[in-house]
Amino acid sequence: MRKQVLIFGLVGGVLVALLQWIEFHFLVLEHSVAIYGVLIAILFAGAGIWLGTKLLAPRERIVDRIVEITTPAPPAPSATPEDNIRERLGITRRELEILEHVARGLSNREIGEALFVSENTVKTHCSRVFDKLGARRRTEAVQRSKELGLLA
Amino acid sequence: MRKQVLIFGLVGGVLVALLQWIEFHFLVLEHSVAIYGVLIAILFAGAGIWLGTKLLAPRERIVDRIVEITTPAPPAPSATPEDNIRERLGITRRELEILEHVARGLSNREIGEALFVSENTVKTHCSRVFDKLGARRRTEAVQRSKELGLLA
DNA sequence: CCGCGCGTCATACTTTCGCATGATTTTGCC
DNA sequence: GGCAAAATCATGCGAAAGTATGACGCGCGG
Repeated sequence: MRKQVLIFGLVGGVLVALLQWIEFHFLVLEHSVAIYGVLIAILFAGAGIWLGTKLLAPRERIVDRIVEITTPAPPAPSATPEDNIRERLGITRRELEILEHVARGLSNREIGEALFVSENTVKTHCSRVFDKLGARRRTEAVQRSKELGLLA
Repeated sequence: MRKQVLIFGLVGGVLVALLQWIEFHFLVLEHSVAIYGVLIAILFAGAGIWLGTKLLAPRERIVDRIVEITTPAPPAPSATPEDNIRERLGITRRELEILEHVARGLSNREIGEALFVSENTVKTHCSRVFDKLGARRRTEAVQRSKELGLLA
């Protein structure tokens, strides 16, 4: 509790010092420099924010996959309830099979052993299906595929 | 906490010293307006970048979100529907919070940025919660926590 | 026959996870 | 004030996961 007060006091002190400094220049240098400084500050603060958001945070990919919102029928569309989702995303049956195992929390090695293929093959399928889902991690892939109704 | 106060005091001192230094040069040198401006510019540009990346970071954007919600189950019964599950497993609130982020497919780094903690901290929480869930992978942890009703 | 999609596999490399360990700090409670 | 749980952070290491690239065989339609 005391610490917050202490910090608060320090912050206050610095703020006051800053204000006094600004005021000093304001009085001595008839406005121009102060205004100049403020303008520059605002300008570059904005530029910095822009830079920060635009350049230093391009980590997002906008994955737009054209999913029609209509959602027509509660009556099931006959034979392929989620198969359509799969095909619409260009995901093969085998890839979906791997994805299901991934969703169960199995490692690539375990999946390979369960399906009698090499771990490398599992990795390949994973990479492909992750790419088609716009995911970069298996957890993300699972989450997205559940959102899309690809997985239960 | 003493440490932070110390650091804060030091930073404050340095700031004041810097300001005085700037002022000194401003008074002594005639054409130091440019220097003044440049310093302010750098200062606020840095602040802006920091703000942009840390506070206003957009982070990961999901564009399509077609989820067919078919009349979800009636709202939770009692007061603490899943809180008991959590406590029974000895999982803390913070750990559950990390787990939720894990389930959303975020990486440890992203989780750390989202919660304003270091990646190492996220790892620690992950390890603990994985252990408490008897899981060895994050996908497994998510799967199990959903089975247990810990996560939706 | 030839191309193409699919499944399989490998090699090499980078990145992320997960684990162990120890430390400091914060917080809630007595 | 002091204790215990919880939260934070770091370091180091091995194991997984993920990326990139190339290759091979197989069935199928043109």
